[in-house]
Amino acid sequence: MDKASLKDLHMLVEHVGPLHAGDHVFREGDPFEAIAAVRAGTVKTYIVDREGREHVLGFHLPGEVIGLNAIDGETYPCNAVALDTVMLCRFSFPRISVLATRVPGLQQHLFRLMSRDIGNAALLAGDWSADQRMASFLIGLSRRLAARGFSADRFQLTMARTDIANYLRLAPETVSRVLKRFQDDGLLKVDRRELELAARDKLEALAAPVLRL
Amino acid sequence: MDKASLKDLHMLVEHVGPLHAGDHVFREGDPFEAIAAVRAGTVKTYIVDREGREHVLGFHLPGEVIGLNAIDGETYPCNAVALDTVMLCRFSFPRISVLATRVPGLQQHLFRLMSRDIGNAALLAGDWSADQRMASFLIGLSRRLAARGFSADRFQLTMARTDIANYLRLAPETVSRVLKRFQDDGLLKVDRRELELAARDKLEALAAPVLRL
DNA sequence: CGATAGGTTGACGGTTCTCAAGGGAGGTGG
DNA sequence: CCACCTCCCTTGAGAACCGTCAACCTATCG
Repeated sequence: MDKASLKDLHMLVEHVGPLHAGDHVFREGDPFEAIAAVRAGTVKTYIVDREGREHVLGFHLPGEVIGLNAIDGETYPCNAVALDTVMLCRFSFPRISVLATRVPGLQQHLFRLMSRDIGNAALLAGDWSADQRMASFLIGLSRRLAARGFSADRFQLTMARTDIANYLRLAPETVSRVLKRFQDDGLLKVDRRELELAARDKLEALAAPVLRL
Repeated sequence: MDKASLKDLHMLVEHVGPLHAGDHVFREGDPFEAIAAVRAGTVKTYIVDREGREHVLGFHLPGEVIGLNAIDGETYPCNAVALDTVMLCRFSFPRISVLATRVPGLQQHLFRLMSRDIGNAALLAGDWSADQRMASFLIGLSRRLAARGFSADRFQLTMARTDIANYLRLAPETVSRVLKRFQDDGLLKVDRRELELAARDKLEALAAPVLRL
């Protein structure tokens, strides 16, 4: 992307935050105007079904983009809430679309982001065991954190057990039990929300079929 | 979209087919060059995991586009196979990308298609009962067929029970049993692959939480 | 007519959910 | 500083749903 385009992109960015744990970035039904990139913190996207159950669509770390599933529609189809202190860059979608017609690299980037989301959504949709799902969650998180310069083997969970459960389609009790068993088997050290991947290779092996490696 | 743009679009279309049941449109690992719109028939996209199990990503009817999940990558991440006699329009992706920069309506259309796929992938990912999943599959199929001018209440399944099972993350036996129970309860009339939705309202009610209505 | 693939049905077992109760950390107010 | 409260998490017992295994059935086709 050339200098002028970067400047254009800079022009339509709106910096948002800090948001604090529990603050919503947007809610289901809000008019869709913008996508947003996480700059710091963790954002959880989720919906509540008519039976009152929460379904977590994803956890979004710094560098990741939220709101792409809202493009097809007038309103956001889900909620987005900060799990800790969050900083965002907000991009007006009509404006970034126009810019994308002038900057092919930007268009391509958006295409790829969306394409990746389609693939990711399909991964966890498979029918995996609780162990496989938990391992793939942990390995996925670890890799994404490592890619952003954080430690790959030792990190804090920013989400509650219940959030993990609603993301992995498990009962919170099952999340608790799997984590305990992983710890008993030496795969993991767990202390409240602090995690250490003690046997990364074994976790990778469990996660491999889910992550398609 | 104006006349000249339509002509441009026409220029980069390649008509493919007829393909016959079992013919592959593309396979996992093939170099990604093009997306394709189904013109006639049904295409199944699927992957085979390292445990040898097949995961069906979707069934694609006339008017629907396949290959969008391949944009982020050099190769197709899944297989696409014809379930019956299939006609396709193939669009070179590099060329349609370039065209999209000149035709904002086309860019917007592609964005929306991809956004919709992200949402759809998330829907079936929830933890629904076998009954809810089957009902939402049938209602979804019925609606998509109706939107294309086919009968909404009476149609032929183009896919095997096993395919439905691998799509819904159920055992084939469970698919068989649920269909039988739906028939016994008067929701459905099933004769091999021919279906009649006898109590659409009850099926809709079952499917509602999944389809978010 | 036999072979084969796809579909159905039944019995059984396992993984995970539900329900219920019991910790433990962190915050608040006395 | 400590009691108390609340939220989150853990642990246990039992049940339910669905998967697995096995047998059988029924079209279709050579």
